[in-house]
Amino acid sequence: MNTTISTSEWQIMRVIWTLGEATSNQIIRILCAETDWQPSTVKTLITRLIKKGIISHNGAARDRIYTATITEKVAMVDTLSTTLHEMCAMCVGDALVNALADTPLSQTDISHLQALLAKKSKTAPPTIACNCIPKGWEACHDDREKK
Amino acid sequence: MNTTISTSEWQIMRVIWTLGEATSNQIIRILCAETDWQPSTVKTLITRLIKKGIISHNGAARDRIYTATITEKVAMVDTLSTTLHEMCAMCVGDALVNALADTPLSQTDISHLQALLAKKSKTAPPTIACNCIPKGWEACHDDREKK
DNA sequence: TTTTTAAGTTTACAGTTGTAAACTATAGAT
DNA sequence: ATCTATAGTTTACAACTGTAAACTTAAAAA
Repeated sequence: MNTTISTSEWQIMRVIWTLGEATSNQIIRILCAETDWQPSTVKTLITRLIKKGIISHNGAARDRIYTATITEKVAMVDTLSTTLHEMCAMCVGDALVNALADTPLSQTDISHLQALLAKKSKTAPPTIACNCIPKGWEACHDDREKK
Repeated sequence: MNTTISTSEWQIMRVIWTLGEATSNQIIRILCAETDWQPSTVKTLITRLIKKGIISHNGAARDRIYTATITEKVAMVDTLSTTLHEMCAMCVGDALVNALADTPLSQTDISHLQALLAKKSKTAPPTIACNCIPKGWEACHDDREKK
């Protein structure tokens, strides 16, 4: 089961997660109002999400009720973690500072993040090594120099 | 100029960013050792990145030197911001706490993040509203109930 | 009962991505 | 001068995405 949610599919999921459960009619009405999609586009995306196993429905032949098979939180944490792990570990902290500067956070969010950081700082290393190229391969720099 | 960097292309970029500049030979040697890619795969990805304008090279016909046209930081912040904005604003904070729990951060990273959070907390609202469905559309819930 | 509406299914089609073989041409080795 | 290795270019091909029209069928309206 491919658990990758594409950008467009993500929109469908947000509606379903927020409403808890939804009919295609609801999803179509909401998303066609917010985006310039046609109803067909939403239908296609719903079908793909079903095929991917990310949503399911009560067996009705019509006016089905769709629900998510994974929680919003799991999907979000998963996506974020994947993105962060795709990047240079040494640079992630700095990038986060810059990305979060522009991200709305509530007082509660901030408190929770502060608590996490306080805890992490107890065991955090002074520096994180770059993990973009394996150690020893710095020798690659010499390749050109020897010419 | 399409500035989207795919997952595979990201690997190429990390090598170039880390070395500052690199020949295809270096990129191929490093990535073929780290992944199970063939040299051709790396060549294709380099070509695509050139076409996208994300890297460029000195005009040499052979043994070109490739460099990035955007900094690693810009690319990272951009990617992170895009990802965060794709998600429910109300849930982002919570997802971050969970994603960061598993992300290595240095003491310095943590200090910088703490400074940012301290600053943000001065003006942060008590809560962030869900922005998954437009206000007023909660009426969608009623659709099914009226049947 | 006939018509209309809309939910779900099929088909479409181009662009992106992952992955790579084959081909071309040239710089360096012999 | 000839050969060889390899850097760069072309071609390939399936899966995934974005976007949507067309078709089918059943429920609701007239």
